[in-house]
Amino acid sequence: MGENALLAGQNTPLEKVTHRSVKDEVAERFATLIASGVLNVGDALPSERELASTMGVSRETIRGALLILSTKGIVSVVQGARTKVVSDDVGGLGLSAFFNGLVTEYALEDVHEGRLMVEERVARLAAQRVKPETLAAIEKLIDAQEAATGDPVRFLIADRAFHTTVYQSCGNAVLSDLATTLYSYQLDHRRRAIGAPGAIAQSIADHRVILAALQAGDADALANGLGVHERRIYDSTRAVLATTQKKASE
Amino acid sequence: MGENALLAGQNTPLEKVTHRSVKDEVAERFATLIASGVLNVGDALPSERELASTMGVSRETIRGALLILSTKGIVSVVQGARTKVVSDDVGGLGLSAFFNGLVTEYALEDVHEGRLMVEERVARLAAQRVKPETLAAIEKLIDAQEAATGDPVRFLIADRAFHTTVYQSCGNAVLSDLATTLYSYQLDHRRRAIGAPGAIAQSIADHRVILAALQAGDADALANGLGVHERRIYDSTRAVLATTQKKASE
DNA sequence: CCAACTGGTCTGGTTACTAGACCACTAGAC
DNA sequence: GTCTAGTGGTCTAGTAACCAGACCAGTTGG
Repeated sequence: MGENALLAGQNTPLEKVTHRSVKDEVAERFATLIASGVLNVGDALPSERELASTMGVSRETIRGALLILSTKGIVSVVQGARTKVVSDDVGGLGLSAFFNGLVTEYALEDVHEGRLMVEERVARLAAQRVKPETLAAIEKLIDAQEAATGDPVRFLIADRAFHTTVYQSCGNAVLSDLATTLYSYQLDHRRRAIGAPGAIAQSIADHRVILAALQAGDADALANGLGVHERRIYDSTRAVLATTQKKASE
Repeated sequence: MGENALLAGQNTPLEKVTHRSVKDEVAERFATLIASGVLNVGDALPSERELASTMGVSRETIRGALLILSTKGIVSVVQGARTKVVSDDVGGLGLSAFFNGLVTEYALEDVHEGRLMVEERVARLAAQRVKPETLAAIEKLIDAQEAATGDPVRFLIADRAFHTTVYQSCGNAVLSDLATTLYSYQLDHRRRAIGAPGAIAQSIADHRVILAALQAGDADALANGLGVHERRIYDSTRAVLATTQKKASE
């Protein structure tokens, strides 16, 4: 009886294995870069030989992954010319699954609500537990953001490092990773959102408020600072989505 | 410059691909069943032919996965006899990674704290949003648990269905999945914990309190009921760990 | 116009997996 | 103790995915 339960149930570990090939995984990674805005429409990818070396796979595998993407109209591959991103509509071939398997399109509101909750808790712990060396690292990361205001890719890299460092300072690995996951989920649309005039400057200002609250060990100020920042992100993301939908309906 | 950032950074999507074979994935799934307590020391696995058919892979692949496990001393494979579980110490070959990749051994306290936080939020929403048909389903799941008090595997299956149904009733997919992830993380040790005299009866009593709070739409009672239940789980899990460590040091 | 770099194609090889057949051992029923 | 059904063990032939390298053809920028 017990064995039948193992074999027959839905979502049991013994259900069919759907294996992903290396080329599928590589294609997924490219799609993730595009969906998250690190790669923009118009950007050229590194060469196939360079990608193969960096990712530790054969050039054939890279070419197979690019074939998947070009077939879906996401990239353009032309002999002799650099491969270019031509669409950021990656459909299901997007961000890797965060929760136990499948990619799920969560409602933006759900992610927003979840992130507010987790970050409030992170704030209350971080204000008590943050270490001096972490404060120094966070300050450097804000400096790096200021140095990158003209370079959206570098800014996003520093932005992510900033958020994960703040999250980790709470001292609870589960909360830190939950917060990071929710932050990453919202990378969707971020590249376009920070393209708005003044967006990067506003983010940096918010980050300095967060740093000041951490330095002061002020849990209420930190929770408020993170909350204000997240609401601003939420609003700017919705603005981007509204613009996208308006253009789509024209 | 932007391209160099893509290629050079740590933890970027373009870092080396470490591909897992089908047999590795199958081995991982078996290990997950053992680690989570669904399979116990002494249990026999289904036959290789049956597993191959159920999982949609070849018998060779199943054999390769079992070879991995037998090499690690987890299962015993003897010609003509059924393959048996001989150890539940699966080491790193355990529960699949929950957050973006690697298996991480979170401190039990961190998981406990995270779960308390998420479940409180779930409770406040679920009390308002739970649907009548969901209440009916939850009651049936408690009935199923009562019918399974003598069968730990069936009890755990119904237990998991109970928790995920309660979590989903909050109406926020992100919170629901976060709670489910944290619940699943604690399946480690659960089989042994419910083996204690009266443990299943106590769980069922707690579940009835939770159902009553949902039926009454009482957010405070629901938050309290989930909190009391989680603390009991935490305490019983720690007791199991203490016993395991005491035996290991003898 | 030319050179460097790019993508495109091809060859020979290895590895992982598949499907099936057949052999040898175990466990339970009688 | 014997027998049978079911089990694991071994082998063969085949396919698919990936790898490394060589060479060809197109693009781009100086």
